[in-house]
Amino acid sequence: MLTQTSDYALRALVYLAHDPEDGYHQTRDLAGALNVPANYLGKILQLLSHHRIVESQRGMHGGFRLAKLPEQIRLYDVLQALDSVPTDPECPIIAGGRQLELCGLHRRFASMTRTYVAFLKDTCLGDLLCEHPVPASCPGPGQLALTGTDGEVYPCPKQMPLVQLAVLSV
Amino acid sequence: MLTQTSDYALRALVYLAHDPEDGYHQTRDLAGALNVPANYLGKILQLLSHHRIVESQRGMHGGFRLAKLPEQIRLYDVLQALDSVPTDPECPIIAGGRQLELCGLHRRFASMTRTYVAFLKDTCLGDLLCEHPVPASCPGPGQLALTGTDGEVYPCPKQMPLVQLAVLSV
DNA sequence: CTCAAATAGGACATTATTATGTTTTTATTC
DNA sequence: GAATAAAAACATAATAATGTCCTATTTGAG
Repeated sequence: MLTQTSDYALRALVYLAHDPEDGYHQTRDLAGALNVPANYLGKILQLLSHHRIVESQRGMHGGFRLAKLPEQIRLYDVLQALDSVPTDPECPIIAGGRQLELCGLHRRFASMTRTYVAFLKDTCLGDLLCEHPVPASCPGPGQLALTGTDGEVYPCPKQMPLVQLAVLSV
Repeated sequence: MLTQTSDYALRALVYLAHDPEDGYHQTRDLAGALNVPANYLGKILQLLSHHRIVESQRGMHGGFRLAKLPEQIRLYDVLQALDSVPTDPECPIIAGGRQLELCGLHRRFASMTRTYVAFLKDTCLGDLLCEHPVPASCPGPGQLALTGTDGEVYPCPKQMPLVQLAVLSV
């Protein structure tokens, strides 16, 4: 579903979104915590900064942080920056010499694609904040489970519904 | 959503499924009608024949045809043969040193992936047969709109529901 | 019956894209 | 000015998407 690159990007952004201090996080630390190749992640973050999704700071104590609030960054914006939003499929099966509408096969996939894109537009980083894995040594409800490399724990604001595919008549 | 290869394969299979005679269709004709590079399509059909989805016949008047009834070929089987069924994502965000469950991000995508796979398992080629583009010069209801290179028209059996993504609470 | 034409099978080569690694430069802080 | 970290340019590897060419079958014509 997600390309490798998009997955890496979202992992990093979710991680950054969990920092209430909104401080700078270095590529090396992110890569270590998220299990992503460091130099590739650097390139991805660079791209995201060109798209004003994150912002960067060079030099000592530099790194990356979100350029906006987690509630203002849609999954759609992220995948868009990475050229990873699926396009509506075109159906190449021609009838009578001209293309009139999508065939049954492509209608189905087009329908899925559109609703997938709608999901990407409806969901922001902020919607993902409270659903991280909860270790045994986890703080109680209302607390987030993500622990950084140095053991800090971030609070968790709210609970959001999940998305699911469903088969519907049309 | 679909990889190029999978899309090519499904186009060809849908096309083959429309032939009530169940005769052999040559790669060149399929490629022409479906707008797919001929030699690549040949390789894909070869692969599908190894997986007993189509069967082939060499020599003059040879070609490919479905190895089973359209109702017996699931989209899942096709994508499986092409190594194109998505796998459940693994969430690499570790809490407390061990992975306990998927984070909110990956829970969402895992949910979508699972239901997408369910759709692939539920849908057969036969379910797609009656929804082809209908040209102005099309036969009435109950008739299929797909016209071959030599202008033949195939009958259409029934109408099936489409699939759509929906956002549900979990 | 034989041979030529047609057509898939299979091996290999090529190109494009994605995913990565390396190195040098530039900005920042101490 | 020395250490640190991103920026940028480049190189590499892996995979997906094709193209080419030769081989093996099958059919039909003579």
